[in-house]
Amino acid sequence: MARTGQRKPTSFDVAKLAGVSRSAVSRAFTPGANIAPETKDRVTQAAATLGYRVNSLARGLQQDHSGIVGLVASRLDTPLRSRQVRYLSEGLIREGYKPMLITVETPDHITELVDSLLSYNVAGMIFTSDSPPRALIEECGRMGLPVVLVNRAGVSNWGDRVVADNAAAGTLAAETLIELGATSLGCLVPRKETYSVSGRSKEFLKAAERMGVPTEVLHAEDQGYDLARAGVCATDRAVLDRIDGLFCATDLMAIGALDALRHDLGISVPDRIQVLGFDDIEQAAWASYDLSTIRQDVAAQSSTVLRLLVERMEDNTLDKRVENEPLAVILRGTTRQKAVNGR
Amino acid sequence: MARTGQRKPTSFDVAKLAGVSRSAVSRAFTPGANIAPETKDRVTQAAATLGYRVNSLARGLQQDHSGIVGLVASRLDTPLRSRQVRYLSEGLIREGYKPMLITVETPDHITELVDSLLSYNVAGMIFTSDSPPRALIEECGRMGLPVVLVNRAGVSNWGDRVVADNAAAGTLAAETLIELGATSLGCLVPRKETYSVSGRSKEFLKAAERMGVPTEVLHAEDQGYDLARAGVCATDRAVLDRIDGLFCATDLMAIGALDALRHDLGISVPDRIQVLGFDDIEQAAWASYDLSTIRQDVAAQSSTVLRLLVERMEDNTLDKRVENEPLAVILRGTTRQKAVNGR
DNA sequence: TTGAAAGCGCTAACAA
DNA sequence: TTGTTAGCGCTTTCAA
Repeated sequence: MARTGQRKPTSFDVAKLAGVSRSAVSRAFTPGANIAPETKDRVTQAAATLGYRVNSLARGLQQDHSGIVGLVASRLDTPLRSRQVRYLSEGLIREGYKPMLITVETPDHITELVDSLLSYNVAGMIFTSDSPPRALIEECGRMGLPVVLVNRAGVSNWGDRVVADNAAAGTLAAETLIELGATSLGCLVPRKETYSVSGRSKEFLKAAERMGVPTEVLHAEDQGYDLARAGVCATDRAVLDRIDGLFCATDLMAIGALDALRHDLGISVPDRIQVLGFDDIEQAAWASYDLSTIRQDVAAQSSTVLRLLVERMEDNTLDKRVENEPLAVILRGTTRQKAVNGR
Repeated sequence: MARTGQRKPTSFDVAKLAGVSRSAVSRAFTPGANIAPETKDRVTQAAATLGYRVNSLARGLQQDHSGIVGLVASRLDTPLRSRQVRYLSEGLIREGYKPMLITVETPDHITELVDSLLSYNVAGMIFTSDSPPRALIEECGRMGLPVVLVNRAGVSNWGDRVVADNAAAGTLAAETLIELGATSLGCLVPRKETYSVSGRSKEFLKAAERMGVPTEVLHAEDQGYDLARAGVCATDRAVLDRIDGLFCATDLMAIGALDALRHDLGISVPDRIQVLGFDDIEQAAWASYDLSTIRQDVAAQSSTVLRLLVERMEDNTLDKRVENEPLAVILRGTTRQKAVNGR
């Protein structure tokens, strides 16, 4: 720890102090390079005394990537998404990459943003955003850039994907509610469409119809607690009277619906209407909600994302892959006990 | 889909196509550079047809920074923090910087991580982490690297700070509860110390004593819903019986306490015990909690952080600054109505 | 196993 | 206003 406020030491300085060439310094900091252990020691020593560290910019300029991974996410302040980003970020770092975070709410500037990401020679990209424009993914494809999409449609021909299968999810939700005794199902659908949320909702409705159960659609302006709550409050009372099971494609919406039902409308859950959410966010387990839901295992999902990305960064000739993450039904207090002997 | 990217066009290619020098290309992409509009047009044209974009790595190597800002955060999956990171990230991007996100739970590797951040020639750093080691900040100081700390102690001599004043917060909390009729105050304190949470708690206790109101300390293992709830449940019943006001230095803890009180212990809030939180996270406003709290304005706070950072990135000779963010009392349903005429 | 030399793609100082 | 010329700090052939 010497030098205060000086010019940062370069490999040249280290080489000089260690009495070797700059190539030797480079090798000392390149895992698996051909270098004599004792030379490496000398270099490491010198580097330590000088406080030297490899300049990632220069290295990235020379090699074909900078070790940065673009992480594109929307609705970051949402419980599920923040957990996803946390796991993804931690995992990336653990693997020796550095996440560059791009948060976007509107697709307006996203092209420009991703563009600027590309200018950093990123090693790969992860899209958790609600709607990465297809053209963008294809540009990544054109550049041969590894991409993993999380819960996104396979809009493009490029990019590995990790998804919670919408059809499976919708069907599972319908089955669960029906099995628990619901005979008329509602589904709270946000007006702003989104791959996973809209997808699950539609599949839920299809599944219910397939099983011969009448359905109603309730609308919210968008996902999110407030709008879900407002949506349920604004729903025709006749519709509410008709249903005895409600599926919300997001726990956040389910919680909003729950508060609307119980606090605003005085409708008893689960006695009068059973409610089922999706995701299993932390809040679902909070005592005041105790929400039955279908769990999306974010930790497992993130591991898969990382595996796919790392594999492809190491070998870009792999075929395009799609991984389905398993779903688990978590029954809590917003649904009734299952009848002991089927019905 | 095995495609290896084509070689990316460089400023050289653009220069050739536009019939100018590489410097001209550089100037065309440097805001405010000295270049004839028509030359700039030609370059822009050529760049567009070639799909050229400036290589930020090369640019960052040449200039003194890469346009990357390190964003160090812990507990990212927590409502307050995720909102902070969202605003910070969006703001940074709006200002033309790119956030590199480092998430850390334990201070173990943080030095190494920040180190690797520095190797990207970051333009500045924002620490929202619970405990950035002092040595780290000082290293940033040694390098003259702009740093802003959010809600962190002024451990070091370097780094601008944005804080919600602990003393003011604690005092405000005590005053509020007392004014609302509480006569014996409890404070739920996490065993793991943290600058803001522990600080606020201590100041709250001090303030209460100063005002001649008896106090009790309740313990939780750590912040977070579950442990707060468990902590309250494990509290000696006599202690609970003695207090009629409870301050929790975090809404998340307050919500955990609330669920413990109401659901686990059957204690009525606010009739028997009034509860006051801190932060005003989204969940505090949810109907099932309707938590009275002291608001920390995350949006305003983030703007301040960005302002400080940008100012310093532009002029690093500024004196060290500390900005206090205003606090607002938000009275909801976990406290009683204020008596109409004094007490 | 090592060093010399040639770039990676860009910007900045200097001349024209 | 433009082009020329040096690097920025690193890795990587290629010889030795």
